Amino acid sequence: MIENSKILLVDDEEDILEFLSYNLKKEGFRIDTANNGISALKKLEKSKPDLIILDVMMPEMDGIEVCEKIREQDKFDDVLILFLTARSEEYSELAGFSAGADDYITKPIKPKLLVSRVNAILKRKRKKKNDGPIEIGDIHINKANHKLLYSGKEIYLARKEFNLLYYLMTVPGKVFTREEIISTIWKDAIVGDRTIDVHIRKIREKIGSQHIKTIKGIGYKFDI
Amino acid sequence: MIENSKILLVDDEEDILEFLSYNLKKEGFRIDTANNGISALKKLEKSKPDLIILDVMMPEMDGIEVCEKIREQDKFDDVLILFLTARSEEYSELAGFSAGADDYITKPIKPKLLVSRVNAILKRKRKKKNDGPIEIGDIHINKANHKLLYSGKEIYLARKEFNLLYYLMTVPGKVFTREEIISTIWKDAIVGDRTIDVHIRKIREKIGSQHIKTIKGIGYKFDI
DNA sequence: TAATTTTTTAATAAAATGTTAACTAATTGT
DNA sequence: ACAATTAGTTAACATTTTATTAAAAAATTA
Repeated sequence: MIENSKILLVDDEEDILEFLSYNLKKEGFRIDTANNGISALKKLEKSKPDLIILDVMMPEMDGIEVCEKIREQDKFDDVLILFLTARSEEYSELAGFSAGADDYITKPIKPKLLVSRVNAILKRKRKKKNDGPIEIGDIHINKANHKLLYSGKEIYLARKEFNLLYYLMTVPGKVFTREEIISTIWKDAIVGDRTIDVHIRKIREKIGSQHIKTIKGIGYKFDI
Repeated sequence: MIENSKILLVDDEEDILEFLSYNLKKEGFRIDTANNGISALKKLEKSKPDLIILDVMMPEMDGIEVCEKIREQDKFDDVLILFLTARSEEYSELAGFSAGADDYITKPIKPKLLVSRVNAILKRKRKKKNDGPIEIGDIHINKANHKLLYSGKEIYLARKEFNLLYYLMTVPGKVFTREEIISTIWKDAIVGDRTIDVHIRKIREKIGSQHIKTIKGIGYKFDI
């Protein structure tokens, strides 16, 4: 989830882009870059990042302005924006937040701090839209109304089946260990390992087995 | 390691502190207690617990507040926080998580469940530390999704093979002795030397033999 | 409460993974 | 070069892990 997040870095200085890129890639984030506001706004459409790290001080269009332009558009409502400001800079925290930023970091950037800040902000976001509907390939799952659509057809899943599938789909591709599964789906009961298998089987019975993969010795994952 | 973990229990009810204490001590954990938020925050400094079990419902400063105060301080970044909530309570799971909790348990507390949960959470923490994706040359290996990409193609490795390759890749160029390999990949089993060879062979079969070099008499290394 | 559905377990089958043994090949030291 | 040591290979076998059933238990609904 957090590990898979996509981040768009925007800075006019190549060095900084590289520095950020290196440190965030190392943590497993997917990185995109732009070296000015215009290009950032363009890339935004396609790249759909979870978070934009935006240098305030840039020639032509500064970070504040870029931020404002992004916030004007409703479709980018839930992209996070994090400002990069020089400590010396005549930057008022207020200006950034009122432009719609979610957080800011002052230079010089310390890698550890950067990473923990980015993690924190992404975590916050994820919690917010925790229970939202998920749509992957031809599978739409929606907790709000307990509905599963599989290539347009509605399929009924019992509660545990539903929760399990939903859980796996929260982070497509990630292998959930049996332990993880048990401690979130079977929060207040101790059940045997075979129980998971049976539920997986029932889910596969209903949506086929192409999506839910077994990683022997580890757990299961939902793959596209 | 897990057995030696230190846990700070925070609850205003003496009975509950004792109950928790008893059950966790029995499992070999080192226990500290506090009966309100203030005292907990104070003890935190010295005691440096691995995990804090925090009752949400407490007079004066409730669990959520304590949690927030802890999370404000960077130095406590990696202490785990587990909430104790009454099922009946008007507690939103979300509130806890957004305050920075790592997990929660609902009352009434079942001893077995408590212990298995505590173990799980501590285990998770330890594992997380060094599990990041590694990218060397045209080989990407990622534990989170148990994926190995070899020049863009996905290749499946069985668990031991995967772990072995991942281990070698953690320090490219370093020669891992057979002893080192055995003591980390075969933690709780005694296996013969040929076993390593066979696994190495299987890995080479899948990603070629240019990367994994044999250092005769010593061990193996992963080279770019 | 009975009927129905869901969840869990137990037993067993099937599959995948891991290990070993026996042999061969390669390397090293003398 | 030759013996000694170490690693590589293969296939058989053991072990571990998951899949599949059916049936029991628990929860839900009528």
